[in-house]
Amino acid sequence: MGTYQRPDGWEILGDPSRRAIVECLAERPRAVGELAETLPISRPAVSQHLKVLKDAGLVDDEAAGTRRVYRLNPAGVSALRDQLDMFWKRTLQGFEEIVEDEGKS
Amino acid sequence: MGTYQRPDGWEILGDPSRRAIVECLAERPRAVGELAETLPISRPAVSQHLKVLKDAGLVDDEAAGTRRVYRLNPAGVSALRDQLDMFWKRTLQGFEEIVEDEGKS
DNA sequence: ACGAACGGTAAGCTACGACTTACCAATAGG
DNA sequence: CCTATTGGTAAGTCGTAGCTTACCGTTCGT
Repeated sequence: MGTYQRPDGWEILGDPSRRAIVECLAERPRAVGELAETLPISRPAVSQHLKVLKDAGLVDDEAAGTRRVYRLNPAGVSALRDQLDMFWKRTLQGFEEIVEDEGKS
Repeated sequence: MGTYQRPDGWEILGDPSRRAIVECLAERPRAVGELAETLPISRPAVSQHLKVLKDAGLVDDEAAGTRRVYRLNPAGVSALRDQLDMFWKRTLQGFEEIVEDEGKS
C-alpha cells in the first residue's frame, strides 16, 4: 500500500475545473482572463486553480504586460503522468496474476 | 473541453482509501473485514467505498457464508484505465505540438 | 498623471464527501 | 434455536475544497 499519504497527482487532476484548465492550456498558452471566459467559473477561481497547478509544477507563467500567460510545463506533465502510471503498474501487475489463475481453473 | 460533467474515473480514484482498496484487491480477493483490518478506517467506511467501486463496475462481490468476498473486475479496471488514458491522449496531443514549435525557435 | 485592464489575495459561504456510531439482516455453528 | 460472525444501511458530524465578492497592486495607454 505505497499509495496513502503524500499529496499526489490524483488530488490535482481530481478536480474537473483543473482538468479543463490543463486541457485548455494543452491547446495553447493562455492568459488568466482567457481561461476564465472559457470556463464556467470566475477569474479568481481560475487564479486559485492555477496556483495549485503551478505549485505542482504543472504550469509555468510569464508576465506579458498587464497580462500573465500560463503554459503547460512539459517536465511537470510527464512527471505527473509517470506518477499516475506507477499506480497502474503496481495494480495491474498483481492483478494479472489473478486473471491468469482464473484462466487455469 | 470534453471533460466536464459526467462522473468519471477521477472521482473514483481520487480518494486515497479507494485507491488503497483497489491496490489491496489487486493483490488478491478479500472480504470486507479483511480490508478494514488493513486500512486505517472502519468497516462501514470500507463498505461505502466498496459500494462506489461496485457501482463503477470496478469490483465484483460474491457471498461466501457470512462473508462477502470482493475482487477486482478486469473489464471494469481496463475500461477505467482507457478512460483516463483518453484524457492524456487529448492533452498530450495538442501539447506536443507546442513543444515542437518551441524547439523550432 | 490618470484611468482602465488585468490579475493575485483575503475573507467568508456553502456544499459535499468521508468517517463514525448505532442498528438491523442473514448465515453458520454448536 | 440461540448466539456469534459478518456486513450492509441509516443518521449525523466534521473538515475541507471550491466558489464568490471585495479589495488592492501593477502595468499600459493617452
